[in-house]
Amino acid sequence: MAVRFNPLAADARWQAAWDAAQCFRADSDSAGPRSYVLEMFPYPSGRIHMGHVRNYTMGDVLARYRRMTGHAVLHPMGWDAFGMPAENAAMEKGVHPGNWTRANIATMKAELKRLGFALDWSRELATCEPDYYGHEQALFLDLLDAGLVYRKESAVNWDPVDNTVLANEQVIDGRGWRSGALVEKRKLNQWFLKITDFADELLEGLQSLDQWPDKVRLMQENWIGRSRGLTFRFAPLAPLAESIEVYSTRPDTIFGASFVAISPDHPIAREIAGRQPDAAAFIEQCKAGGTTAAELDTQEKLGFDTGLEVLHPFDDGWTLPVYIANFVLMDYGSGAVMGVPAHDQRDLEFARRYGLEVRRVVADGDSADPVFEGDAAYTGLGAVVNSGFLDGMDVEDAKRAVIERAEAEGWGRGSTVYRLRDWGVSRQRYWGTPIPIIHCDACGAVPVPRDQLPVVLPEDVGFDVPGNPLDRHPTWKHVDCPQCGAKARRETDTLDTFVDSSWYFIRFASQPDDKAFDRAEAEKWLPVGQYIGGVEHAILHLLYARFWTRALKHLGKLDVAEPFAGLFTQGMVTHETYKAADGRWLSPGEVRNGREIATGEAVELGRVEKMSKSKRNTVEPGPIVDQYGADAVRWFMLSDSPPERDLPWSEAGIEGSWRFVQRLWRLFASPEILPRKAGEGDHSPQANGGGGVADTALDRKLHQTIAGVAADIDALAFNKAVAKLYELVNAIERAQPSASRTAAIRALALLVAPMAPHVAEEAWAAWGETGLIADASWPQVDPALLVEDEVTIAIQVNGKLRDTLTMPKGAAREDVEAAALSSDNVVRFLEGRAPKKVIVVPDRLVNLVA
RNA sequence: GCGGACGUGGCGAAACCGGUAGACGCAGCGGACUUAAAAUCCGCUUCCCCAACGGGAGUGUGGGUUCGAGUCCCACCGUCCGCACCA
Repeated sequence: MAVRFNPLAADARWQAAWDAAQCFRADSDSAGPRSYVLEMFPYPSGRIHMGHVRNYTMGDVLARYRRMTGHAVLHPMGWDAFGMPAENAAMEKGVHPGNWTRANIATMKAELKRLGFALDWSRELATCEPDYYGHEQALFLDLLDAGLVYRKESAVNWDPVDNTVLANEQVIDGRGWRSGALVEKRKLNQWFLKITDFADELLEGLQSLDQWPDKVRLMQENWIGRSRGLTFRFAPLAPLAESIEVYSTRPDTIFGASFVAISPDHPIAREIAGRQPDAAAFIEQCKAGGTTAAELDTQEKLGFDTGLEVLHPFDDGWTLPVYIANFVLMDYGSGAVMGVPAHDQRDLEFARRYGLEVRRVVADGDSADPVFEGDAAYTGLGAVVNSGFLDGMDVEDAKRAVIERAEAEGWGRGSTVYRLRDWGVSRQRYWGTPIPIIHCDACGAVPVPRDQLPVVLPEDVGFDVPGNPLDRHPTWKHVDCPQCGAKARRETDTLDTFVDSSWYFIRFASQPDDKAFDRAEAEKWLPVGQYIGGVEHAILHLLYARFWTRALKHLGKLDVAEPFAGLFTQGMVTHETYKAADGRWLSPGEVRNGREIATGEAVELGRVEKMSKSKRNTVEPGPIVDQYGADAVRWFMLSDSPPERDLPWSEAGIEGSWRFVQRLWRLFASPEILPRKAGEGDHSPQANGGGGVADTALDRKLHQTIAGVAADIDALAFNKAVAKLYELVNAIERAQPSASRTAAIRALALLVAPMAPHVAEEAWAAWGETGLIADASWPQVDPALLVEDEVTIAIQVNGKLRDTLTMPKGAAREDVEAAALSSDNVVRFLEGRAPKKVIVVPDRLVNLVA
């Protein structure tokens, strides 16, 4: 038996064995409990990176463990294969996006296989293939039929570098999330999904997601941004022709209003601009203002006095000036606000600048003076004052009273407003799902008939010119109208790739040829029991997928409210950064012993940061797997750092994991446990070694580890499971040969099997077991062995530790107290006094208060 | 500005319901084996005082509750994340 474990040979052998046995195929007809374990599927960028390895290792441990505890497990893998990098590659290297993508998939699949993940490859899918996106087109038409899709001309975020429209979510600080280019506003006809119809459901649904991180739930809550208030009209005063509608969450402060402000994009503002050049100039000035956080922070509140006036709803004799103001957003509420300077900081700054009245209408403690002093608005609660019929009410009552009056008198209504916008899904790109619509001059936008799906992307396209190749393809878009037969044009926009990832987890659960999924089959697996991925998807992907699932439920296609019952967001893999004296970033391979290998110059050690190409601190998984084997890499990914926190990659760390795998193997291959060769006597491992001697302490350690590791894996606390396994290995190594020790080694293989499956299989086979350890059962816990018979009791004097005693578990209070009092050190610290008070915590501690 | 998370050895961390702080790993130091190295094994490793026994301090800072606080409460400091003129 080799003393060393050779991962090169073993990894390949067992990966082939798992393939041959097809043991990770999900069985939807299994009678036992079902478990759907899913990691966020990767974008096929070319190579897998350490972040993928960490992500998929976590899911794999859970999937393998669940299988060992008798679950039918669905653990699939696929490719989020549409998207811009493929088109960028096409432009830079002249390769077709499809070829580029499929080649990357092949490379990455091979890399994933080398890590030995227990995946059901029979369900592999790629979103760029017609057998996936064709069904997506059908689902899009289903949503269209249900009235959840609409088209409108709207100002969109245009990325001038990528030549495409971006969703609001893809604009960060006014720049495109990928290109970093300053985003422009453009008017285009766009397809939208009515996610706002589900705003309430998506918000309420968060309540049920108790296995999601609070952080993510909160982020989604804030993103949906529900607020309640009053939408109402200020009646116009000539020469203003129409009333101005505003929304306020503070109708209780209506008697403190001193102006009305409208957005520069408001129709009334535009109308005024048409007549007044100085108004037009002001609006232009507003648009020039920056949109970054820093700029907004320092930007002053500017207004343009239109000279127009409106009437206060509660007083015909009270007029308010109308300003165009740079801080009013057109796409929230109604694009106009009432300004209540005393109780809103922004309004206060505006009022002070333009010398408007600042009238207190909510008492701040005792101060009810109608003249509001100072530069800090009062936004707290209190009694309403200086407000006619509202006087004396508290803020909440006053809100209700105003809404009631407004509704009774017909000038306003209580309303709910959301920050969430409808989801614009049109993209002016080639490498995406074609939107299955045909535009006809006579019939308008006509859905592609179902029997003509999928609308397949043409292969013969060029990327030598910027813009959308579908739009300039010579034949593809020219079709006849399905309704009237006249010449018509295909929609040349493709769907946002977030649509592709909004339902892939359903397709994994069921993939018939003739439809997107079979309801009964999908419902056997859904919702996903444990979803694992990066926090960067906390809002966009997870919200869209939740919406899509709710929409399908609404259509009666799938009776699942929430797609992901459990969510786990894992931390990043980080690495030290290195900088040469001249400021170049150096890769880890270029540095040895703090010096640059090429020049011998000292290297500046930078911060530990997320692995990234720009900082050159990435470590490729491939060569690491070559060198150390899959098990060592997997073990490292699970060790030390809690999975939700960042994991610092280090050479020393992977070396340590390698040493541990070898330690395991030395135990697995120790002579006492291996079956003897024919002719050497009894083959049963139990007969070897130890001669039947029991080692109760080791038995206890083993069973505590079995229970502890199980609990840790269930809680995804892999670092704790790893620590417990180290403890067990240390205990086994220290123990004398015995039947207990042999049993512990055999159980150890099962315990590490989810994490280091290759060395576990190798042991299993060496022991002459039939079948695969991947199909074996998790060891049974003997509850009797979980409790200790002896405990160490801490002895404190005045709360300070002075001694420890070993006592039988469950010892009587008096015995423990007496033993404590007779401790030399205790006697010394009591200095002859009798303790005033004795606290005994059974089996834990005695505290003597002197 | 609003919302949230987190601060524990040289490093990654653990500590269940308030009960022996630092398990486990990494790095480091000392030793064994070896001609030597690698590999492996044994021991030490929070800081300070002490030859040792032992003692003192210690979980970002300052208070508080308690027999007892890393854990609970109040205030502050710092780091990170999300949102950001949201009416």
